[in-house]
Amino acid sequence: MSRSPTPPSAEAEPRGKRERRKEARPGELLDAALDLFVDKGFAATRVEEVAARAGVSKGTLFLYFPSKEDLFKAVVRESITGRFTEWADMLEHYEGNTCDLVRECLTQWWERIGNTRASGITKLVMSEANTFPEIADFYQREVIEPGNQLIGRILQRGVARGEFRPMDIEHAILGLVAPLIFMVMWKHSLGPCSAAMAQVDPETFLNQQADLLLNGLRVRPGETP
Amino acid sequence: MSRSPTPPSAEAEPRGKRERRKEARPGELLDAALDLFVDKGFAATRVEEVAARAGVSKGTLFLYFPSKEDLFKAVVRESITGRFTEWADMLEHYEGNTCDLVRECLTQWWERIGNTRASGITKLVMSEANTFPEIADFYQREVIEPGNQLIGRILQRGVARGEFRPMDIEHAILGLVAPLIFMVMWKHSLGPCSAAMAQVDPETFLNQQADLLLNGLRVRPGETP
Amino acid sequence: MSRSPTPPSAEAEPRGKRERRKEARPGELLDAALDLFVDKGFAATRVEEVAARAGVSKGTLFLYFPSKEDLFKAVVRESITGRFTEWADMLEHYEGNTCDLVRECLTQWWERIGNTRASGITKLVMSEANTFPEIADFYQREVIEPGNQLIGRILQRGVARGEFRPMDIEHAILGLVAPLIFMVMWKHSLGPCSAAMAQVDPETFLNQQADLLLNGLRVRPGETP
Amino acid sequence: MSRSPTPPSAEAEPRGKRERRKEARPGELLDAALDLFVDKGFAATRVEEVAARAGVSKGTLFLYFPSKEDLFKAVVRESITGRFTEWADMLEHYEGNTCDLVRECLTQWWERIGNTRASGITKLVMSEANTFPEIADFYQREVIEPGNQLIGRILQRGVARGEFRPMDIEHAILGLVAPLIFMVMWKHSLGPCSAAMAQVDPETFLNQQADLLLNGLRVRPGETP
DNA sequence: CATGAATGAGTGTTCATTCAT
DNA sequence: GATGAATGAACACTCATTCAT
Repeated sequence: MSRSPTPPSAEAEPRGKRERRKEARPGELLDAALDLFVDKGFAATRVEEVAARAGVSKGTLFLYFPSKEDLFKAVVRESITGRFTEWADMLEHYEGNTCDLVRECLTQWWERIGNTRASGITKLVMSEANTFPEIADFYQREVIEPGNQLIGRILQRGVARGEFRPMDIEHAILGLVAPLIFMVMWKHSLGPCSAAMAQVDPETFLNQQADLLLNGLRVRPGETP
Repeated sequence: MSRSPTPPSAEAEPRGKRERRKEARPGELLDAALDLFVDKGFAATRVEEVAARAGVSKGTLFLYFPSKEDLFKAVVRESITGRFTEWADMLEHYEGNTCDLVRECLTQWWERIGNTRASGITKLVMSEANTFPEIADFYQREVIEPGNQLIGRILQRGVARGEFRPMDIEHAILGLVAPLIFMVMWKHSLGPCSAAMAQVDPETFLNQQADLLLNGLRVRPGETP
Repeated sequence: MSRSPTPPSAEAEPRGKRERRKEARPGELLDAALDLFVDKGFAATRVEEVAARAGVSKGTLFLYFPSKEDLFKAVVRESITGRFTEWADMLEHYEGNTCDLVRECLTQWWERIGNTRASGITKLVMSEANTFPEIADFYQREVIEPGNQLIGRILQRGVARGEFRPMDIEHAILGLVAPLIFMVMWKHSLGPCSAAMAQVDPETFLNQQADLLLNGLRVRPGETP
Repeated sequence: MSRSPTPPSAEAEPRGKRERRKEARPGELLDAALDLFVDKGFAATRVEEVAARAGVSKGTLFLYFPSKEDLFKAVVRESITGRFTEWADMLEHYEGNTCDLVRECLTQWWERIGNTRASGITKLVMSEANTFPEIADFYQREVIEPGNQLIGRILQRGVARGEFRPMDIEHAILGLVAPLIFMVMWKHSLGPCSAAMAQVDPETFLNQQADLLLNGLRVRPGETP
């Protein structure tokens, strides 16, 4: 996720400013943009600051991204959308039982999104969705819907294989997603202020939530499916 | 918690505006500001619109609040009235079993906060906590901590009475709170964009979550406490 | 046309900058805008310069005119459109023969538009119509069409009264308008460069053109109408 | 006058682009620039679009023309080829009566200039003369003055041959030129916006104007010259 | 107290021009 | 020579804040 090999303010090589690096620019800009969007939100992030952090001028940013909103969309695509095909693959080829698959998904999401800078995007979108309907729609279309469909298919797999009881899929999806979203919102808002909650370990929490959830979904031993 | 006694620009009373307004102005401004901040976020809310909605001029707003930020802080502070004593009383005198108490609490919170305009404060604080650390600290101190302690005491009551298994209290509190917070954030952000999720009923969802949770907390029949 | 009583840079009274003159502002701004639009064209005129010339800040301009285009439209309305009712009245109540009416119209137009700063607007619109279709449409709608209808009605009056021969109205309108427009374009473009043409007197020229035109329109003596 | 020998981006010749282009580049750029300047005006024409239309990169344009202004000036200069010798010849050897000669001239101008892309130069110069006084001077010197002299000689031929009445030459020249210039400006500006005027046919209009004009110039039958 | 006209420091975005390759 | 990535000075428009009345 972090583009560590090319740090934004790499002053290592004292080449002239007019350095041409078409290949590297978009990535550096996305990197800088992710940091700033997460830190300050969409509205409060100034494109000039994004450019400065990527070591280029404001004009250069608009060479690669036609608008601030497009920059944001690109950040989302790079950080989140890109992972869906990978996850869809995993689902398709998974051999084991569905409980393990659900756990695997939660773990993966936490490792690749929830526990990385990308989680800030989720927080940002929920915070500013009302102000930027276009962004909300985009996120809904490119992230929420595909994500929910993926989860929906997993749950149906469980039902089809006789592992889960029949259920209302929409509610179950939200139940699965709620602890993840909550954790991310918490981490990016009040979490850091809470001394009492400092000892809460996200992964332990999410595992417990998974236990509760799967316990509710699973066909009980001795229950006729 | 919500400023319900003073509805926004309530022209209901046919008395001349002058008398009542003298003292009511700041309240009406806070009321209008709450609505707009919740709806559009801090940056996108224009002070002029707040003033207009409160029925005063832009200049008057700055008479009561030295800056937009101060207005924002006042909105949050003013909305936190500490209704906890009431709830603490309920806990103290509750006679029934703890499962029912937990259910009662969840229901009450949803009815009195989650499903009213007051939920906007929750949304607002979580959305802007990053930008206003003082607000986050303040909210943490005045709302989150007392609230969590209340919940903690309820859970411990369950354990003490042999109804709940021993548990890690902090994690359990979060588990209880997560669906509520999630639902509020969802309602105020992406929920309205989602056609697929439109059919989800918050109360059904929260009941299901309560079932799952209590199922996990409860001492199982035949289990030695 | 010129707002001479209130010169734009009236430093006469050394009142503070924050002077409030809601009544006077729009007029001063329109005045400044007319000068600059005429001088530099629409695109090359900067709103900030208009504001500066009117002695106010950029923000103040946008207090009165929501956009540069609206400012321009207001200038046109003030300079040109406003005169149509007056002219329509004159037509309605004119008693004499139509030849004289046509002459009167040409003279009036020249005195009130062609020979004033307002003529620069005509030049500007023709110069930039392609670049700003919205402006072209607006001008077409608010100036050209009503103007042409006015002329058309005059010509038809002549025909109806047996003074003019039957004619194709559209072509005749253009024939009447052509020398006016040409003169204005000339005056605002190449005219000032021409030593040889310096001696040409617009009014003489327009009178001659009127002679030619009316000679063509008029029922010849001895001709059966 | 028009750059007709070098049609824009004429890929007709199947030779490799390299050889021909070496020398053709500036011409192709001027060609593209003419089209765009005419269509959109100076300010709204982007050099990048000019370069793209000429099939070269933005940098290349600045290799041939040091600035956008220089490009503009070059466009105008390049378009003035002084076709006047041809017309002067025609005048010298014309045998028929001067009325026909005048008609011939008007027709020729319309066919060769007014109704071709070359009319764009006229439009361009008149539109931007204010912004580029040098261009105006240059055009005045190279085009207007020789042109007017030519017309003047024709009119004097008429007078000398007893066909036209004595007249003020300068005014008569303008009278001859006015409908042509008007038509060109109209065509390039508001004409396309006018539904009502769509049915006006330029050639019919110009013929009518020629009738009017010659009617005024001609010695009336029975009039003593 | 209350007003609302006036301000001016931003904002995103554009585009002529430069220059390393 | 030719390229096109990079620049940075504009520019239209916004909005929190001020202050004369």
